[in-house]
Amino acid sequence: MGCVRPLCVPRERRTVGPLGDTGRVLRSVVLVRRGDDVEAHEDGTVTRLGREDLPAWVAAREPGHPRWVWDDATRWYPGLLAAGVRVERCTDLRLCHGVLRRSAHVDQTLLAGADTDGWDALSPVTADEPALFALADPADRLDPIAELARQQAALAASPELRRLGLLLAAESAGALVAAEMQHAGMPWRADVHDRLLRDLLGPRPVAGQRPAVLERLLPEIRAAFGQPVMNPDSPTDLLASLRAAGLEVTDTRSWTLREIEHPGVEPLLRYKKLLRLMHANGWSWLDAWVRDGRFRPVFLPAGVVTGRWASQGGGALSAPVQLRPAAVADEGWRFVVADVAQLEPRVLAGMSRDAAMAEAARARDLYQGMVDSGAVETRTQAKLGILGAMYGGTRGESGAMLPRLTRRYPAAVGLVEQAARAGERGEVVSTLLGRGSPRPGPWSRGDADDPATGRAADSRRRAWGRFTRNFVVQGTGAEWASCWLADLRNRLWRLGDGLLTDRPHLVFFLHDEVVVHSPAALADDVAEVVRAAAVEAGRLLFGSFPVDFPLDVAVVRSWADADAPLDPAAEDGNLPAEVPDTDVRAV
DNA sequence: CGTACAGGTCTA
DNA sequence: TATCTAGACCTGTACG
Repeated sequence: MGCVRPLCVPRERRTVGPLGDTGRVLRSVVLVRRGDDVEAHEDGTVTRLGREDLPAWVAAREPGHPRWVWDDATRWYPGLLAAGVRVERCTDLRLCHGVLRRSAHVDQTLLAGADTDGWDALSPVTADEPALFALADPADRLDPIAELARQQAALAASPELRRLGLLLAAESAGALVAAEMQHAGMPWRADVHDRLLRDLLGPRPVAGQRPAVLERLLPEIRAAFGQPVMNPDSPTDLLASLRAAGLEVTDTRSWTLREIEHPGVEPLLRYKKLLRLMHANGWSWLDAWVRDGRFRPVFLPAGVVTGRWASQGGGALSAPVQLRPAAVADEGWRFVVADVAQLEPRVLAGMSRDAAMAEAARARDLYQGMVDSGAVETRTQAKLGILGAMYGGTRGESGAMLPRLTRRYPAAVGLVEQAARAGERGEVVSTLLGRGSPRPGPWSRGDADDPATGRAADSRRRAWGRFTRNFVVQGTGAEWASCWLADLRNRLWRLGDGLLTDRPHLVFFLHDEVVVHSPAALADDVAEVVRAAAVEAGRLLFGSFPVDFPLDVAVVRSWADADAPLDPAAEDGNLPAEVPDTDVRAV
């Protein structure tokens, strides 16, 4: 991909975007494993070196701004980072292969090779210990040089070269960000986390025992339902006990129980909530996922079909708001927490070039913007209507809003409707930058009901239409976020000096939210570049089309404070009052 | 006894 | 009769 220059900026400006400095000719260096050695292929010359010499060799080359081409960043970059080497840019053949293979804008015959199946099947490496090389790695049977040539040929022949090239560049940058976030880790105070748990649950129980607070709630619940041996830990037992108590329930979900007027419901819900907290993010979570004051989930760019990131380990994508107080910046450092309000409706406005919706998006609150322009009466109507349009909701209030939204925002609604119809016909739909949706199963084309589920063919087609409807918006939203991240990564690097973790650096990313760990003195600069990167992402995706992506940015000591920024005068007011001297987690 | 799945709850 | 998207991951339970 060394020849690709997706940014359409004049060369003399030497603007730095997701691809790094575009003002110079890009050189690619392809890294290939050969047993214990590494071959570096560069302009026809081959350098062979021992694996232990690689970090120093890469570091020495880095000032020339090469593009490092490798089979898969998770197999190379953690080792480099561990050796203190950060690279500016790469081509991640695994991720690029995934995009190109599914893109409707690519001639698939150009990607066909002897090891295409191997590239299709290549999985990221997610071991905790970032070894530079694994034994018996299936990646070793793949030829990165041949694959690079195929990908370059496929890209060059694509009618959507610019957009696809941008997507590949952003995807590769994402691979770097993911490895760097795992390397740096999210600062996490086990002592604060433990105190939160003890406040809510009581002291850490020995294995197999209930925490004290749950133990106290239990008789209260049993008495209220008149079921002296009921066990709310077991869904089966709980359902049976509730029915024995005369309640006509068919499941034990919280929102089901909340509808019931019964004195036992309140303590039961409290019990379930606390039990869930202990299971999902309790003491064993701390033991498993927090080491040396850092929470290090594995981030997997494009781990979701829409292009969103997935994660492994520690449930990073569902880090409960309740525990965010435990994420505390290091002494003398701050978190800069930024998120985009209503990313997906804004993306929809941009990709459909719907002028009226873009006008509403000029407001900080897009839904309020819709109200102010007279499209709908209330903010709730706006939100329900938009969500219904993007998710395919037809019932209730969201469905009822659709005709009005269609009249007011014909391009935006038309785009998602078209995506839904295409999906119902079994066609592939594409995001703005050219990520293709997966093909539906073969059953979707026939009229037969699914023998496995008994679901009617018609119902399955509509379900697939809802998926493709959402795919184009969620997927393009992920592309915006990838460009934001990639550009932000470059800007953060230039703010500081030294190692990655000496400078402001990304520590968390969740669809439309980033957390940057920054020296306190640079936090305001970080806030500025976070906004600048968002502007750049909008420009990269939508050019001069006027759609805004306003950010909420907060400079805080704890992640939990992001929603209520600190008064600078009371700088340390939100920190825990005191930190225990002893580690009470010892069992 | 180990694996697979269902149920539930957290995230955007 | 009822279907509004994408995930992670815990437990208990059924099954081979």
